[in-house]
Amino acid sequence: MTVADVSFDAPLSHPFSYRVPDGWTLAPGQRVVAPLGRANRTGVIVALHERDDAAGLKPLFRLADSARVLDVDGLALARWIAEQSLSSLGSTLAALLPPSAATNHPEQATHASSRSPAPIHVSEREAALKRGWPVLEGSRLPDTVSEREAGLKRGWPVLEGSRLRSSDQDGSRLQSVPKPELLVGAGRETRLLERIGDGPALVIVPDVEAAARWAQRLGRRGAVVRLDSGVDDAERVAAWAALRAGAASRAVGTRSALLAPLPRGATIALVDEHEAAHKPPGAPRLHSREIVLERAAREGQRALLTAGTPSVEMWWRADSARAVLEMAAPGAWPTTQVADTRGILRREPLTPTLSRAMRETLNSGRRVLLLVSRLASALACDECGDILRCPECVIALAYVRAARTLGCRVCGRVVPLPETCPACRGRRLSPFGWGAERVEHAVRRRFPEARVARYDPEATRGARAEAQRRAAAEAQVVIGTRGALRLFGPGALGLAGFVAPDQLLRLPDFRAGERLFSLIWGAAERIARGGALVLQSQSPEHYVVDAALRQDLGAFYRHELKFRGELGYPPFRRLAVVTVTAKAPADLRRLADEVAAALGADRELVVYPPSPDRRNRLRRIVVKGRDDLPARLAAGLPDSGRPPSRSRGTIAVEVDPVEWAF
DNA sequence: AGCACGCCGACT
DNA sequence: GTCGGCGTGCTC
Repeated sequence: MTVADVSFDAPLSHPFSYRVPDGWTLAPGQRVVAPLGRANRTGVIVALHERDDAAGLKPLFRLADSARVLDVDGLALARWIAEQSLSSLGSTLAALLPPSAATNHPEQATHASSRSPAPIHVSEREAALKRGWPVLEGSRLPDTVSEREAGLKRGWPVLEGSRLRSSDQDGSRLQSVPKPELLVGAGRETRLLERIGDGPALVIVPDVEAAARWAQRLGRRGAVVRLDSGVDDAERVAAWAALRAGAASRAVGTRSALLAPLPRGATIALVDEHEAAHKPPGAPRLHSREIVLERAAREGQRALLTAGTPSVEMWWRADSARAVLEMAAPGAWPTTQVADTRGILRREPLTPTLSRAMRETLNSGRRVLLLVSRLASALACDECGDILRCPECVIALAYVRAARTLGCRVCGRVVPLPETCPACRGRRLSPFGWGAERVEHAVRRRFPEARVARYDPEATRGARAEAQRRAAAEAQVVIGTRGALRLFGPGALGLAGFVAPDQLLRLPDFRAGERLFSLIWGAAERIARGGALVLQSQSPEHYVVDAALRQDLGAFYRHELKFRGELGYPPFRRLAVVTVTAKAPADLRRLADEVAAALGADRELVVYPPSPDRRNRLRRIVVKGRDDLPARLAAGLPDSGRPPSRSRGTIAVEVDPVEWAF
């Protein structure tokens, strides 16, 4: 008797076994609907085997797709992703597969669920046909478990599974692996398009807007399908199926498309590999860059990555000859100026330098973007600009206002607020910089004629965000955070002004410098020929500012890599953040100490003491390790990452965190 | 993750 | 005396 092991979208580390009804032909990677608990749920077959004692198992209910969605290579890659990120295979797969009829519309098992609204009984097949979802040919889809069993008894046609494609079995392994190539500098997107030409390719982009744009550009050289959520479910499903069947060979998508079937010899491209959107919260808890590189290596595909300012990780790969850097000659760069704000800028966010540049830009009919940041959670000296840092970890100390303490997010050390600046003995240590509201007020006062708009997409949602976006699109002066750069294409700006970029450097995050560098560079690339970039800073000699203004990528990475290496940060070490929660403070303390002790028993790991967050509801344990960090965490955490019983609390692991300033 | 089962507070 | 809170444990 054949038994299928099925993984579901749940934080369960083990698959569930089901009896495969006679006559079904299945393969690993096939999605099925099977009874789990009270309901029928969609899962992926991760293994098939013959077993004699399968009589007690429940049977599979039906197939979820007309053909299997993944081949064995795709499944193996998903396994690798799950292992690397310490998450379940089921949730990883769910995040990386196209929608299916059953996942979007959970069906009833034997009775209507008491919670769901009045069920109108339509046959699944009809519903599926209406929506253009795949249906099985030559078979009637049973509506319920009992009906299905009755159907089998009556000898209704048996579901016909997908046949194995010959390419799955030909066993040919990867040929020579091309090193990944990193395209940097002016014209990188055009270069990528040229490299792809009319050949087979999968282009992974950070967001839906980029997907639309890239589908259009790639479409000029050959048919392209879209796998992202910017098109409706039916189109995504059809696109995936077409790739699987070989009817399509060029696709664009966001990270949900990373496992899309591809023909041999395809190129996998990752656009803007440095973008944080390539690692949003939730499964698959791994950066798209890592997945692209791993897949290309496994399948012998060419990997191409683009970036204005590559991630330090990727630059390091190129530096150590594990990737090829293809950098264009420097393009146009704006006139740059630094306004030193040490000791000034107490009640006026705009220096004379920035005001003058704004006036000139507005007079010439061009647009101004003023970059601000949300409130910083660190302290700096108003006199000398020095930032209070952890003596050991060197990242900015996080300022906890209520407790009047400073804490390190890495090692957990807590220090009382100093009276004076340790560097210059100055008495003004200030946690606040210039928020968008105050800057807007100042701009309106000084430029009453100008159309001014604020844009901070991170802080606004829904209809309000849309209104804000429209206003910003019209405005002559836009005051915005990092996300506001998206409003402007290359050369769309006359002036970019950084009101208080030091605030970004104060963030208690070892990536703070990398992020500011990327932001300055991104702004500079959007400034028209003859335009200007003005930076107000208390630390004008900072290597981030200096390298960006001189348009010197290499200088920044040299300095940054040195700093990362000396202090044992990525890419030289891997990091993980283990978050422990519990209701009772005593449980929290005990569980956090237990976890830290268990991990600390591994001499290869550096485990920092658990540090409380500001509400004392959770504790974070930062762990440093080498390439094998995920395996060592899995071995050291109770029950392989599965949360222990809730009475004691929960444990969550984030490997290779990107956004961890909070 | 769902979902049910199971013991303690304010109410028709 | 019940309705219902969410703590606890299971799902092939």
